[in-house]
This record gives sequence, C-alpha cells and structure tokens, in this order.
Amino acid sequence: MPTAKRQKKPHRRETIIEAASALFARNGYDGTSMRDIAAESGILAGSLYYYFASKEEMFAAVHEQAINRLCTGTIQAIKPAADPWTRLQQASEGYLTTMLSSATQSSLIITEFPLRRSGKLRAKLVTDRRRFEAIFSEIVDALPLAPDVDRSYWRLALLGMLAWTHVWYDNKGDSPNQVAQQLVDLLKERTATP
Amino acid sequence: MPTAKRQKKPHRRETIIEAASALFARNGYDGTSMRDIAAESGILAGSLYYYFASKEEMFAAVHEQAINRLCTGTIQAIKPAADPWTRLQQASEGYLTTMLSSATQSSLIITEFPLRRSGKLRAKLVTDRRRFEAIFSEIVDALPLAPDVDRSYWRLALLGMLAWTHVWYDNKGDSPNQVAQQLVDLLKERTATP
DNA sequence: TGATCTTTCAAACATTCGTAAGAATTCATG
DNA sequence: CATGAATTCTTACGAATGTTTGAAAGATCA
Repeated sequence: MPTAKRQKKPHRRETIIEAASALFARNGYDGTSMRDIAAESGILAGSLYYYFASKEEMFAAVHEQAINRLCTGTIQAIKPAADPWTRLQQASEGYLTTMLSSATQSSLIITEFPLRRSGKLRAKLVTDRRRFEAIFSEIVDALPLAPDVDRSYWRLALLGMLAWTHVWYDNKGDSPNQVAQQLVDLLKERTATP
Repeated sequence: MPTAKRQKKPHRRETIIEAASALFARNGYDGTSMRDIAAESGILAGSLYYYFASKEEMFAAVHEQAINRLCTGTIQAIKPAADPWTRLQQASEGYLTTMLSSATQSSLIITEFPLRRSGKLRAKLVTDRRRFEAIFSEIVDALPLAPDVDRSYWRLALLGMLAWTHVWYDNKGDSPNQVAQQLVDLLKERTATP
C-alpha cells in the first residue's frame, strides 16, 4: 500500500541523468543516442523508458538539473557580501566556475538552445533559463549604475560575455575566477551615480 | 579541352549552398537532412553528391560562405571612418545587421560550434572563425584604451556581447544598429589614455 | 547527326535511430 | 516459500539517415 517509497534506490534515475548530462554536453542532443546513454548508465536502451517517457522528456530533466546546478553554483558564491558590486563579482565567479570546470556539464545550456526546439519542451527550456537569468536580473537591478544606463542591455551584455567564454576558454589559461574578474571589470566603469 | 569553364551555370552549386544555409541556420546540422536540402534546391538527394562529396564537406562550404558574408558585411560597414571608436561602432553595426537580419543565415556560425566536431572539418571551421575574428582584433588593437586594459579580454567581451544577441534579439525591438550602439557604449568608458 | 561530357534521376544499400511489447528477472514483503 | 510489484532484458519494428551506383537525360561541339 502507499507506504514510503523513496528510500533505497534513488540510484538509477540519477545515474541516467548524470550519464545523459555528460553525453549531451559533449556530443549534443542529436549527437547522443539513447543507446549511448544506456551504455554509459550500465543498462540497456529499452530500460531507459522505464524512467523517462521519451528522449525529449529525459533531456528536459537533464536541462533542469543543469540549470539548477548553475543557479546554486551562482547563488552559493554570493554568500557573505552586501556590496552590490561584490555580489555581482561573486555571482559571475560562481557562474563561470560551475560552467567552465570540465567536470560539470552545465555548458549544455549554452550549446543546446531552446531556439530550435518547439512545443512543450521549448517552453520548459525557456522557463528554466529564465529562472537562472532572474538571479542576475536581481543583482544588476541593485547596482548603483548611472541613471542613463539601460539595465536590460547591461545585463544582456554581461550574460553574453560570460556565456561566450565557453567558446574560447582554455583550461591552461586564467582560472574561471580570474576570467570573471576581468570581464566584470570591463563593465564596472559605468558606475555609481557619482 | 581546357577552355573557360565557368560561364553559363554558376547556378546549381550556389543554389544548393543557399538552400543548405537557410536550413542549417533554422534547424541545425543534425536537424537538416540531405533530402531536405535537395528538396529545397529542386533536386533529388543523390544529385547533391555530384557537387559535394559528403554532408560535412557541404557544411564546410556553407560555413565558409556564412563567414565570408559576415566578414564583408562587417568590413563594408566601416568604410569612411578614421576614428578608431567610430570604426568599432560601425563594424559592430555591420556584424549585427548581417547576423540578425532574418533574411540571412550567418547565425549558423553561432549555433553550430566547431567545438563538438572533429578532424578536418573542425580545423576548417576554426580557421574560418579566426578569419572573422581577426577583423575585430585589428580594430580593437587600434583603440586608444587605457594601458592597464587587457585587449584580449576586451575583444572577447565584445564578441561575446555581440554573439549573444542572437539568443535574445527580437525583431520588434531595437534595430541591430541601435543594439550595437548600446552594447559598444557599455565598453566605451574605459577609453583613451586620458 | 553523332560523340562526348555534364548533369540528374531512380532505386536501392546499409545503418542508425527512437521506441514498443512482452518475457524474464530481481526484490521486498506476507 | 509464495505473491505481487518493480526493474531489466530481449527482440524487433518502422522510419529516417547518408551515401552509392548505374542508367537516363541534357547539353556541347565536331
């Protein structure tokens, strides 16, 4: 009967999501087959459908988790700061660290745009993305910018700079934190209503 | 014998590239089948292989043309300017106009990253991209920036801001020129060695 | 016209893909 | 152990993919 369900095997579904994340991030959605994911999960392709109704639904779960990690990675980095500029700096560092550290797969939210998809999936991906961007909206709104600065453009410029790092970032160069420092500094001059 | 070859039918191959550009830009590389391209070209799938040895080689040709358009679109916009900042402003406008005007397909150089590909194709895509980025390298190098500014980061920040527009740009809002103006202005403050 | 080269077609190929259906297995619990 | 539910395997289907091949059609020019 309806007793407690989740206790012993939180394993499989998360294992699958983990494997799928890595593969989607490396090879893209179309470049990853259900058989690939199954093999990486130590399972057979058909068995995936016990946990996910379709490949799209699975990707939705993967995407949601990637966004969640990015959100928490970003938010956690802000912790003990009151100064708006410091908050921005730390958030950017958290973002880039989560995104660029090769161990993670959050980069798939950059390469797998919702743009081309359609229907319910697209709507979900857009919603996820909004949830992340809201973090930066709040931070940017709190910045003491000059009154003639358009905060929407300011935010989009920053997010663009940060997102684009995954195209050129090289592990052998500066650390994610250093990159974030450099990039934020470039926008910092247009500062407090002086 | 080896007489002049190219005179009457420069049509087909370019028609195919045009059709493929549009489809690749809209649906991505994997989302576009050779049959799709053939149908859009008014031809049968097999006939494509008279002009291109493989899908990858065809994409290479498409990518090269997209880069070429972006390059000329960017360079042409610079024409009558001597002031470095004006040059940058105009180049950015040319870039965004070429990229964002819905009639064009240059946006595929943003969505179809070389990152995931491999081998000869990847090398070619990277080379193409470098060719475009060189335009901005030159312009940025000519800017009278403060001596403590890292021009590499500055350039990458700008290119990131510009490239990212294709994620959020909406035809109903500001024009590509206005967007370029806004974005460049955000970086402009760190300006001439004062 | 006939010969030769270019271009296109028609049809198929071998794979791979997402997914379905049902049997087989594992597992917790009475 | 016996029962029923949860999980996995096996097998396969139908569709779509990139590509090949050899013949047909079109063009070019002696």
